[in-house]
This record gives sequence, C-alpha cells and structure tokens, in this order.
Amino acid sequence: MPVFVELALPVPMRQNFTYRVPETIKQTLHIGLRVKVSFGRQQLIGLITAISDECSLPATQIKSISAILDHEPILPTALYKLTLWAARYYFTSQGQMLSQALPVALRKGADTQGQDITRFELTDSGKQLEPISLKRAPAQKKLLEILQQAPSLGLNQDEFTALGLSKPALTALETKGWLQRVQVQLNVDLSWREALNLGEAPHKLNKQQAVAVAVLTQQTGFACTLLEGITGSGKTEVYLAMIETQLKQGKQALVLVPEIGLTPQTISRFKRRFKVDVAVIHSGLTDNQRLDAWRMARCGQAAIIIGTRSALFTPMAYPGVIILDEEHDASFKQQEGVRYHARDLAVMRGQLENIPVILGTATPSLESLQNALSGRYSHLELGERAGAAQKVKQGIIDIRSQPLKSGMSTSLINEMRMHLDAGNQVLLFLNRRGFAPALLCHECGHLHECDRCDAYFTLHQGLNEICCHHCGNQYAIPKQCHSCGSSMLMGHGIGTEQLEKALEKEFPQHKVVRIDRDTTRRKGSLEKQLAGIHKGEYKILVGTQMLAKGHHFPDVTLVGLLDVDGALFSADFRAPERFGQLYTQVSGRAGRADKPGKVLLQTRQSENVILRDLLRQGYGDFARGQLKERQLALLPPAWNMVLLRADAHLAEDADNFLRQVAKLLPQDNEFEVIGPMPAPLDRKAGRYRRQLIFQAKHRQRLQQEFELALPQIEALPEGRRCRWSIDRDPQDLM
DNA sequence: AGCACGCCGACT
DNA sequence: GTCGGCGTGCTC
Repeated sequence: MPVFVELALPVPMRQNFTYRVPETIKQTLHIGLRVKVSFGRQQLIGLITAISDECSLPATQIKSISAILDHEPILPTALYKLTLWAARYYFTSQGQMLSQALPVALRKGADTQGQDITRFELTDSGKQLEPISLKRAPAQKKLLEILQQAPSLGLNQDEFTALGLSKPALTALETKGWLQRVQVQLNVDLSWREALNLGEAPHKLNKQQAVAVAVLTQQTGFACTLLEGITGSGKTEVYLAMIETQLKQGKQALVLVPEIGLTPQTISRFKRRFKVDVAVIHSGLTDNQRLDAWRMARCGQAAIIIGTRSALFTPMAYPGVIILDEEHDASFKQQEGVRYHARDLAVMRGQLENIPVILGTATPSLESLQNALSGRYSHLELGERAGAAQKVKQGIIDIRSQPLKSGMSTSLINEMRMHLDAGNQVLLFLNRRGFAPALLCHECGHLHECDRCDAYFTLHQGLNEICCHHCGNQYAIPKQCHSCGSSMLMGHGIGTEQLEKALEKEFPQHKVVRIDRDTTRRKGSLEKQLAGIHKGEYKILVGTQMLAKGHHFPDVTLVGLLDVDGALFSADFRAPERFGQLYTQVSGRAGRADKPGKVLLQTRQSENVILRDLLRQGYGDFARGQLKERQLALLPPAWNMVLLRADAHLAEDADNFLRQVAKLLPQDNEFEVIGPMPAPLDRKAGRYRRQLIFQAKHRQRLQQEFELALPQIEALPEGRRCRWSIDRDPQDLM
C-alpha cells in the first residue's frame, strides 16, 4: 500500500505538500521527522506533519521523498504544538512558522545530535618522545610539550586554535606517527540536575521580593504572572531565586530579553550566580553557534537559556520556567515574515509545557495589564526602589515662544549647569539622529525630499551626506538647492549630532558623549562609550531611544527630554502608551540612593491631558486610563486587530486589492473593517503603501472569519499586482 | 522564497 | 551585437 506524507516546507505559501514514500525507504515514519525532497527545481528540507495511506491529488502530480534525515522528531511535542498553534493564529503556514522556529543549520540538513568531536592525542611513541629532540622545530616542540602535560585528555579543535598552535606542526607530528586523531563521542553532561553548584551568594531579598518569590515558587503547572517592578526594584533577584528553585528540581529556565538588553553584564550575572552551562542565543551568532546552543538546550545540558525573541523556540529537555524581561518591549514582536509576538507565544508555550511564565517590567504593556487586572495573570508588584532613593522631581518646560539654542531652552541649560557644577551627569534624550531632520533652502524654502519615499532627507554633517531614514537612500550634501539653484542650504530642525556640537560649545569644560545608531554602529563601541560614562569620563550624555533602555547611570541626576511632541502626537494608537513607557524608563535613569533626580520635559503642548495625566498619576494609573480609552475606541487589547498591508508601484493596484479583500469579510457591530487607507508613510522605497484594518470584538470570531476568507483572498487576481501581508496584533500602523 | 523564462535598455 | 535589469509564473 502506498504511503503518503504531508510536509511543511519553507516556502511562503499557506499550505502543506504531499509526497510519496518510496518502498526503498524502510524506516518508520513519525510526525516531526525531517525529510529531503525536490521541490520544483530546488532541493528542500521539510517536516512531516501527517502520514496517510491515501491522497486526494492525482498520482502523477506527486513526487517521492529522497531521504529521511532523523530517527526521532526534532522538536519536543509541546514545541511542535506551539508552532502549529502559532501558524494558525498568525494566519500562515506551518512551513513558514517552522522556518522561524528552527535554527538555519537544521533547515539545511545539519544533524540534531551534534557530530562526534575530534581530539588530538599523542600515540604511545609520542608520549615517550623527548621534546628536546624537536628543538629544530619549535612549533612541533611546543605542541608536544602541551600534549605531554595532559596526556590523557588531548586537545580538541577549539583548544588547539585558542592556544594559537600551528597546523603544519600538527600534521608533521601526525605523519611521524607521534600524534593521532581520535573521534570522541560528545557526551551530555547533566550533572547539574543531580548536584547544583551555586556561585555568587544571592542578595538579601527585601520583603516584597521575598513575597514574590514565595508566590512564584509555590505555583505548580502553568501560571502566568505579571511582575511589575520599577527600575531598580530588583526584578532580576526575583528571577534568579525562581530559577534557583527550578534548577534544584533539575529543570531548565528560558529567559527572554529585548534585543538591546542582552549585554555581557546580563549574561555574566546569571553565570556568576549558578555554576551551570548557559546557552546564549542572539542575532550575532553564526548558524553553527546557534545550532550548538540549540542542541545544548535540547539535550538538557544547558540549564539556563538566555536569548532574544527567536530564542523562544529553543527546545528544552526539562522545561521549568519561562521568564520574559521587559515584556512591554516592542522588539519581542517580529516585524517581518511571520509577525509573531514572543510574549504571547511564551504564554502559550507555558500552557503547552505546563510550566510557569513570568512577565517582568516596570511599565506593563496594556495587553499584559489587562490580563493581570482581569485575573487571567497573577499580579505581583515590587514597589520599593532598592536603597530607597527619593522619588524624582518632574518639570514641564513650555517652549512656545521661547528662544531655543539648538533645541534647548534657557531654563534647561541653566538647570543643566547647576547639575554639572555639582559634579553630576546630565542625560539629554532626543529621538532624532543626524544633524538635522531636513535640508532647507534659505532662499526659496524648499525642503529636500527623498525621491523614493514621502519623507525628508536627514542631514548628516559628519558623514557629509543627506540620507533617507526610511529607505536608506543617500547622497552627498548638495551644493545647490534642487528647486532654485541657490547655495544657501541649511539644516532644519535639530538632531542628536547637532545637539552634541552645541553642547560642546555651551559646556566646553565637560565632555559630551552621543549614543545613537550612528555612533554605535561599530562592534564594541557602545560598550566602550558606556564604560566611559560609568567611569565619569563623560558628563553630558546625548542620545536616542538606545539611551532610554536598560542601561543604568547612577550619577545622572538630570534627564531632559528635548522634543516630546513628536513622540506624543504620532498617528499611531499606541503612541501614548509608548510615550508613557519611554518617559517612565528614562526617568528611572535619574537619581540613585543618595542623589535625588530630576526630569524635565520640553513641549509646546504643556496643557496636553495625556502628558498631565502621566506626570500626575505615574505610569500605573496612566496605563489604566489608557486601557479605558482603548475600550471606548474598540482598540486592542479590548478588541482584536488584524492589519492587512499591501504595497505596489501603482497606488491603485494596492487599493483595488484591498477593496476586494474588504468585500470578503463581514461588517457588523462586532466586526469592523476600516479602509483601505494610505499607511502613515504613503510612499516608501518607491512603493505605495495601503492598509486595511480589521477590529473584532471576539478573538474566536476573528479567527473563523479569516480562516474562511483566506483562500478567497489568496485567489484574488488583484493580489498578484502587489505585495501583501497579514499582521495580527500589529504593534504600529506603519 | 528561489528559480526560470522572457522582454527591453546601455555597454564591450 | 550581447549582458543583465526585474516582471511574471510555478512549485506536491
């Protein structure tokens, strides 16, 4: 009887593919094994998702698989189920979801077990050999000496390279029969599960931390907890205590952090505390390093796994807990391909693995806050700031009709001088990099615009360039106005580069450091700058978002936000929430134990209700207020949102497609369709961007309607004239 | 996503 | 005269 398999393949089509299993392949089939197939003109690796004796397609259209790559399913059941669930939830194929979830090396056919490793050992004659006899070959002599010191262990490839030994010397010793290569089985070390070695002693927990730990460690099975704690309240100590109880039970911990939060300091804190293998997974790894980390986690040797968004899909042999730090951070949402949210999937994974999930933050997302308030998550709060620092002072500077010096008001400059004179550091936050956000002609008023986007060029004086921050388009700074030919061109508006220059002039006695994408592009430069700040080398810190996240600056006593209006009045419905989080995080940078901090905001809208609420009530109450507003506006998290984006060279093509899509879905008082409408950046990289928004009261309904409509949407001929994608639970309407 | 086929512009 | 640009279509 012929046997057929359904395969999930890494192609962007919302379907699986049927293949035949030839008689020549005798191996037992399981769901979750990888197989090699020819697909069109290419060779692909897919995952078996179903096995059956019959098939609905005509036999002639079916190809045979060429090989089976595994003996056992490559993912644990819970994780396999998670990818299935996620594929449905994000309206994509299992194949697409799996290409997000599996390390690239596995998709290219690498072995899941890990190869045996090669060790270099001395032969018996090599052990007897006197090193002095090799004095005319110093490289060989050195290698021989090293190997004779540790005769039983030999050296592996990594140690060999690390010691800087010579390869020719190795071959020479080998050909002379003094050295041999030995294949050693890579054995899994699970000793931490029997006897856990602790490192550095834990800090003494305060009362709230102790309560939190007590609650968390008593949980059995799945439970999700929102751990809300202001900057410096010691969330990490709670994580570490929770991890410790898990490790002691022989269970692993998965820790997810935002992209920017995965610093050497974070990792070393975990490594100092527990003497266990820690697998670190981040975007800088090569495919093979990533696969190694994946294997160590899957076999259980890595007791702790720390990583960014994609590390969510790391398998664990002994799952114990999932911790997601800074859960509000937008980097947990993938912004291309399958647009999954690692926070939401982490909660789902916790359910499937039946283990606790902890979401930690000082500024909860409205999604998590709602779940905590409704009782779906338990809610723990850490209120005391470690060391009981005084609360920061806040101030608003209304800059309407005020003279500004490179974006700074006189009162801000005066305040800065006071703090600098007292020997403290000052942090200025401006979310616009470059010298100026536009290039203006002084003669005719022309603003130079990118030819591929609806956006102005940013002036980068240091690079002697104008560039478009939306598509990467860049040119040398023009000598003459493109419109009238005048040579009177100047920057318009203020960017961090200009601010830095102005500060060097204003405060020549103090060193300024600028931290943004431009100054941190080179590897290691951010670490260098941060070290300079901590040593007190720099007194004035200028930067964008990057400066607001995760880093602690104990000697900063004044934080200035130069242009709040831009962040606050974006078209996006999450803008107030984002601003609230940013403001609270930035304020958290000001002041420590013995030094009171101060935060100053410059705005042209000092009467703005959102701003007033935030400053008066603090983030917690502000967020609760925002939640009510979202309910009234039928926006997430009260209602469920799906965004359909389309772009095309002709705006009309995108519009037509979306209009047809809108017709395929219902419209009533529990299911709203808005659009098609232009995306906030109408034209980007030469393409017109349109979007269609769906808001549904019930998640189940949204799921059903879309599952019903999707095949029809895919069949629309208008869809071929544009690129389109679905974004469930969009983070922004860009 | 790849990969091939196919049809028009600027180069040796 | 080609090389190569990317639009279009197909993949069990």
